[in-house]
Formats: sequence, C-alpha cells, structure tokens
Amino acid sequence: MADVWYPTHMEIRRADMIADELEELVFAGEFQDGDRLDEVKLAAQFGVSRTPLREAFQRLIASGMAEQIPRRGVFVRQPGPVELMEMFETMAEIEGVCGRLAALRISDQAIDVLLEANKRCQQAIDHNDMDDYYRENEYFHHFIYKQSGNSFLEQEALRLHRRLKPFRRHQLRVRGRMAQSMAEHVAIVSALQAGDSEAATEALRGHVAIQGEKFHLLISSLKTSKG
Amino acid sequence: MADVWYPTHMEIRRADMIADELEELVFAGEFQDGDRLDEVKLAAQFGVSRTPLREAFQRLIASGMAEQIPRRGVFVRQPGPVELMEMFETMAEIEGVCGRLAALRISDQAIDVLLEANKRCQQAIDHNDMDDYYRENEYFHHFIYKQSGNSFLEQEALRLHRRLKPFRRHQLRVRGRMAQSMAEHVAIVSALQAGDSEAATEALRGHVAIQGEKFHLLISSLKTSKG
DNA sequence: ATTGAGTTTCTTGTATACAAGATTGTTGAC
DNA sequence: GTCAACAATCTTGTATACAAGAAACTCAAT
Repeated sequence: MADVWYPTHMEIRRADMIADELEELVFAGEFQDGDRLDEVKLAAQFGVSRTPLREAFQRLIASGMAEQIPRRGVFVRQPGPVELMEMFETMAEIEGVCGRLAALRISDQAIDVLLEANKRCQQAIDHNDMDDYYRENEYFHHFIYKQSGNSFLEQEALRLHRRLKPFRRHQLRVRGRMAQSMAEHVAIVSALQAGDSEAATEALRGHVAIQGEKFHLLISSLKTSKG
Repeated sequence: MADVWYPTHMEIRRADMIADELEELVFAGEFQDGDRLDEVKLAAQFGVSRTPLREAFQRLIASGMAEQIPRRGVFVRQPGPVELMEMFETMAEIEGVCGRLAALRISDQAIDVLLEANKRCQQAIDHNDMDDYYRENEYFHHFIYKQSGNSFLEQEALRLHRRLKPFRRHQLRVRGRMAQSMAEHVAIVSALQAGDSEAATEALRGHVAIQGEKFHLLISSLKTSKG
C-alpha cells in the first residue's frame, strides 16, 4: 500500500492535452469571436483523429469559451466588452467574499505568509520587475482564496481568475499601477489582521474592480479608434 | 429573413440528451460517490455506442459531477458533507452579492414584480402547497439574480443554484420553514426597495445560509445514526 | 440578373475497429 | 498459505467508417 504508484495526473489523454492547447490558443486570441473550430483542420494540425478533438471541444464548451450549434459546429466565443466588464465585476465581488470569510477565519500564521508575500511584491517593485510582481501578486490572491476556508469557493475563484488572466496581463504596465496595487495589498492585509470583514471585503473588491475600470478605459479608447 | 427557421436548440445530439439524463441520474442519487460510469453498460442502456457517451462524460466532468482518471475511467463524485456545506456557503455569499448589486440597480418596476412574486408565495403558503411555493421561491431568486444587472454573475448563480437543487428539495418540509422563508422574502424586498445594499446582502445571505445550517443538522443526525 | 429546385460536396454525429494500458486470475516457488 | 511472475481478459483511448443534415453549387425559368 505504501509504494502504490498513484495515478499521477500526468495527462496521458491526448484529448486533455489538446483541450489545454486549444484553451491557450483561445486565450491568446488566435481565434476571433465566432470562428468555427474546424475538426478536420485541427485534427491534421494536432496530428490526431477527430475523436480526441471532439472530446476536447466539450471542455471548451463547458467553460463557456466555445458554443456548439448542433449539426453546424463549434464556434469560439470571445467575451465582448460588456461581458468582460461583467466578469471583472464578478471577480471583484467574489474576491470580496473571499476576503470577508478570510477575515473571519485567517490564522496569525497565515497573516505572516501574506506579509512575506507582500515583502516580495515590494522587492519586485524595487527591482521594477513586472513579471516577478505579477507572479507574487497572483500568489497573494490565491493564498487569500485559500484563507476563505472554503475550498469550493476557492476553486470557483481560481477558475474565474484563470479565465480573466489574459485580460489582466498587461494591466500592470499602466503607469504607477504597481505601487498603487502594493498599497492596496497592505490595506488588505491590515483588514485581515484586524479581523475586519467589512474592510477586507471592500479593500479586495476595490483592488480587483479597479482592473475592470482600467479595462473599461481601454475598451473606450479602442472603440473610438475603431468606429 | 422573417420565416428563417433559426437553429432551435432542440437537442439533436444524443450526446447532449445523454449528458442531461446522466446529470439527472447523478442528481437523483442513482450513483454512489466513487461509482465508475461504465461506458459499455451505459451505452447498452441508452441504446447508443460509446462515442456519444464519452462526449457526455466530458460535460459531467467539467461540471465537477464526475472525475476522470486516465486509463481508469470516469467516476461520479457526490459532494460529501463538508463540500456541501461549502457549496451552500458559497451560494449564500453569491446571493448576497446579487442582492448587493440588485439594491444598487433595481427598478421600481422590478420591485413590483418581486412584490407580485411574494404574493404568490403567500398564496402557496395559504394553500399549504409546497410544490407551488418551491416554484415561486425559485422564480423569486432567479429574478433577483437577474436584477444584479450582471448576466455573467446571473449565470454563475443559476449554475450553482441548479447544482444545489437536489439538496435543497426537501428543506421546506422542516416545520415552519415556509413561513419563516416568506418573512425573509419580505425583508429582502424591503431592503432592495430602500436601495440598502448592505441590508440586501445580509438578508439574502442569511436567507440562503440558513439552508446550509439546516442541512448541517441533517448531516449531524445522519452521522450519529450511521457511525 | 435573380430566383429557386435539384444536385453535389462538405461537415457533423455516431458506430465500429483496433491498439495499448489496467485488471484479474492462475500457476509455481518459497 | 503467501507472494510474485505470467497470461488471459477487460476497459479505455484513438482511428476509421458510415449515415444524414447543412452548405455550396448548377442551371433552368422568369
């Protein structure tokens, strides 16, 4: 019983690997909204038959990244400006909830972890290392999800966070955003430390919502430049 | 353009129909946690080949109702007591969020709709018609999700609500629950009408969380009777 | 030129065939 | 009797074959 080789989740199924790759492609914007996912073309591209592809499609469909119209095909669905704003708002609210529960449940030990994470964030800022800051920032947020003490909620938060990743990627380039973000982190930890669930909620909600608003500006500028 | 027969989403794909049926079976508790979904047996049962079944499986897997272990099979995952509590808590928090946003955005017209819904709830209570109350209650909640003004959030709330449906079904049988639930509905509408987002959040959170707590009691009693 | 029936081609949805890993059962050594 | 190696069987994952709906094309009628 000790040396059982537990079924490592190393993906043996090509269908799963393809699903991952397709998700990446959709995230990377390789497809336009409404593009049909051509089974035979993609099968050739991946060097497999249609079968694993069709299984992979189901995953994209379930996660809302594609839509299936019977007998017509599978079409990618890129979120439009409105849906994106809604997703950011939802993320902000969910992070607020995580903060609320975390404030009620977090341990002193976990607070220390967050303080450490923030130190590393500050170092990233000092070195002006955006990638590093991005990574540490992500760790900070994921850790708070976990401190909600509700692993179902944690998973939901992670899922949405991941889905928004491609749209958050270049946010930090906004001038001064890193420093402001850092200040917000400090406020968040303070609220958690004080066990102030209201303050934690609002701090996290605001911290995330601002991304949606920056995004809103970006959208507006795009719209004016396009139309 | 007028008489185009738009691709009705009538399910032509057996895979989709099977996915629906399988979900029902899992919801109905026809499978134990950990049961393997036998492709060939189910294929025979549904009178189809393995192919559409395997597509249907992907949907269950994506929604967390089943787990796939490569080269081993697909196993149903029934939420245990802990996970269920977590799901109820998450539902309560999300409903709270819907309430918060709805309080900020709801129209007088929509308030009237809620008042009407509550009237129908009261009638159901007067007739002691639990099924009817259940239906009206569901409408009430779904309508509030919509009033959040965030259709992404609305969809997420609907998804979780649906997933919890089988575990909420017999809650109303608890003595006096219908009347208490009704009183909470009134408080919720009042908060929304007043535009008091804090009160709306707490009213909805409490209204839903109580279900989790009732459930908690149920679980405890089960545990003691079992072990 | 435009429309529309009829035909052809393409694509999806499902069934079946096959390869390889997992499970089970058996036999033989200790 | 226990355990390990091997064989037989079962199950999954993928490829291929086939049926039927959708799209594209042709061509005659207006």
